Amino acid sequence: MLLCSKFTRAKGLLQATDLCLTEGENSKRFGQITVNLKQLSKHLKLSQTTVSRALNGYPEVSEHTRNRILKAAQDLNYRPNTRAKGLATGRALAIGHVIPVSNQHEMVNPVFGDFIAGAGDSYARAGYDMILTRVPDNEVSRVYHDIKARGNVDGIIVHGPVINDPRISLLSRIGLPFVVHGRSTDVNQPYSWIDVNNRGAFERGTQLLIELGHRRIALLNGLEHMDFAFRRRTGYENALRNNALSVEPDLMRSEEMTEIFGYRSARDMLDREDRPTAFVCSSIITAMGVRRAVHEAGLVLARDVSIVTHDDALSYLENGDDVPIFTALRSSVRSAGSLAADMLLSLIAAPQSGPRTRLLEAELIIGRSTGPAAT
Amino acid sequence: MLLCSKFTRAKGLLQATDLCLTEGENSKRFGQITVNLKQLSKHLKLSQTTVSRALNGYPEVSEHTRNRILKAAQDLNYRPNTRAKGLATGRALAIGHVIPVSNQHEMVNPVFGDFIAGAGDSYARAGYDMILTRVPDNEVSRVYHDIKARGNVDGIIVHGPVINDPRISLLSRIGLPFVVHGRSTDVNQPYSWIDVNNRGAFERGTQLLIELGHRRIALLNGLEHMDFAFRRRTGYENALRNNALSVEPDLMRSEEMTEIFGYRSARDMLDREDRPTAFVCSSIITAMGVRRAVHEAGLVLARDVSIVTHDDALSYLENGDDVPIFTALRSSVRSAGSLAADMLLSLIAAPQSGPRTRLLEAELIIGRSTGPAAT
DNA sequence: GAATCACTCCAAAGCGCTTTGGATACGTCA
DNA sequence: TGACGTATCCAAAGCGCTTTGGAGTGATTC
Repeated sequence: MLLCSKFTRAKGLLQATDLCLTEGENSKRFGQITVNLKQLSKHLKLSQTTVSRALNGYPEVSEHTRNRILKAAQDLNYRPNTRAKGLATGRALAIGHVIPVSNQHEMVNPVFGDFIAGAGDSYARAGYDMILTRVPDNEVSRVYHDIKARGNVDGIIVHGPVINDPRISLLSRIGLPFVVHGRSTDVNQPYSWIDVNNRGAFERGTQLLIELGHRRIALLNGLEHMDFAFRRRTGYENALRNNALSVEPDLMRSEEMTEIFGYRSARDMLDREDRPTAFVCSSIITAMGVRRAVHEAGLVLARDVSIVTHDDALSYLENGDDVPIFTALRSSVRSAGSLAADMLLSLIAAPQSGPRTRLLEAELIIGRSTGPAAT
Repeated sequence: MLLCSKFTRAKGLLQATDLCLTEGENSKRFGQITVNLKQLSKHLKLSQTTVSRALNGYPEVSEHTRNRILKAAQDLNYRPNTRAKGLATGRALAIGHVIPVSNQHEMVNPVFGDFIAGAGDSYARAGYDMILTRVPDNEVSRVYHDIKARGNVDGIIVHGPVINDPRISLLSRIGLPFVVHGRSTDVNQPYSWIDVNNRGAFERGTQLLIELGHRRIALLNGLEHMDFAFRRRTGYENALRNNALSVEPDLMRSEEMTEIFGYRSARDMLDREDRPTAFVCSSIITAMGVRRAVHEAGLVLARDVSIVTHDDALSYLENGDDVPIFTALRSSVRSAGSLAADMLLSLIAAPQSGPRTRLLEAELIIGRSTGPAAT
């Protein structure tokens, strides 16, 4: 143990580096410069209670003492230990993001990055930590139980909901506050979610192409067990039906939304006799693949082939500048992340206030990838 | 408070759902189905000590009792509370990823997603949590102090090192174990890092183009205060100089590696009298932008203009399938994440073992974006 | 002058775990 | 038989914080 006299510099401000830590194995483990509440209160010749109250804004401490305490805390660079605080309060001050990983095709969707960024900014503002866990999708339920029991999180964001997602009833049962990014068709109990109007967006996008005279319109969708993709297909089909056009299975594909998926699908379809004159894509990355195939086939975008795509407004895949490259249904996944986080935080603050929901509308942006169908 | 008789079913296995929680506000807050050590040991009629030791694999408990305890823990779905465990052991069982956010151009680099995924898988295997924090880059040092004091992580991964990065000496001083993803030129104290041989890779890529007869080779680089970008430029320049070619500033650009950056830069450069015949790109996204400009200018890839690009092997931006689209220097950022995490974990396990380093070599892959310079 | 009140402050219990320093029981050996 | 291990187990003291239930001062009121 370190042995040293008490605070030697009686007058003058005690510098953090001067502190002698006589207790706390932890504090010494890495030779860290850290005061805890006990040391702080001893230094102030006050009780831990008073110091704690002053720091947490409770009223029963005089303004004079509070200022003294705040000053000292600042000078000594005091930060309450999260774990201890969590233990005492029963709150973790952290939010969990559990990202299901399919062991079939485990991909890292760039959308997560932006969503997480948006959410992270909200957490930072609220003083919450974000803890991330990637879990094989067949183990998700076990992990939720774990998370609950291990108590290191106050709430959870549910990513990538599928149709009739079992996680929703599981989390309700467990009693862990959560917000779903997306919705889950066929779940009939109430729950909190934030989602883009995927059906509406794709109906609108398809309608636009139809109005431009396109009759053979392909859909390059995400995996359709995912709820968002299911909804998008519904929107696409609705538009076709509303205009008395037939829904043709060989114009519809559903896969992970990679560039290569867009390329291959478009290459194959454009090779056919009755090739489509337009594509509706679920991702700007897929749309890029389509564009590549279009070029390679010696065709010209907007003249020979039109593309409408969903655009998550990812910063590295910005859809052009003043003039958008692709005609797109834009909805920033990043701001969705931020909103989801805020929603969850307020849900945690007022648990009995019941589920909240928020439907965002995608913005239709006309770019240089659409034009009238060649006659 | 809930009042209920002790465990009512004396014989027969107690089901978790039957548990009555007479203590612990936490446990009740969300009506959760959770046993703690105290309840578990009471149920087993053993002391907490024994149960804890049995569960943590200490030798001073008989095999018979251990099995009994393990069985009960399993049945009651016992999970130790992370915060409590952390408080008691002084370890957090979590790793922090602090992602600096420039307030100039705050982008979400898709590379982070893959890196984080790789790291996350390693943490999951080791039973560690990953906690993510996005911080304005001018506040990073404050946040490191905070993190250290609040004690919620055992170590840190440093993202996006710049030249002479102050974070390295700061973290060493604070005494928080860390691994840098990348290196920092001009930092002379030893530290742990994992990096790709960026200089070597770009030298090799540029050399390839030179051997194909290209003389005017443009460099579309990332922001060059970032260490990786600085090294890449060095490699590019080395190759030029080795072949007695001049380094021309107006063929070099340095920005965030977006698609639009690649597009604009290429469009401008291809518009010139003495246009470059080849491009070296720092990102496959930028390379896609270049390709778009090439097409738009009515030129043909590999015949009129060649592209060599760095490829982080992001899953949604796969560089073709059997035949790569771009000739590329490939290095999976995802496996780098996994390796970085492993490195940090072993560093934490054996702190005095000193800094570790690991230099990965990028793989040169010949794709369909390079060809001999037109004569 | 006693009772009341507001204002400050504090001692101590508790959050759920680990770990120290025994205690107990049972064999073993001289 | 007593001394000594050895194998099991336990009570209690932390880890650093919050929070309950007062306690001590003056000032105010009747």
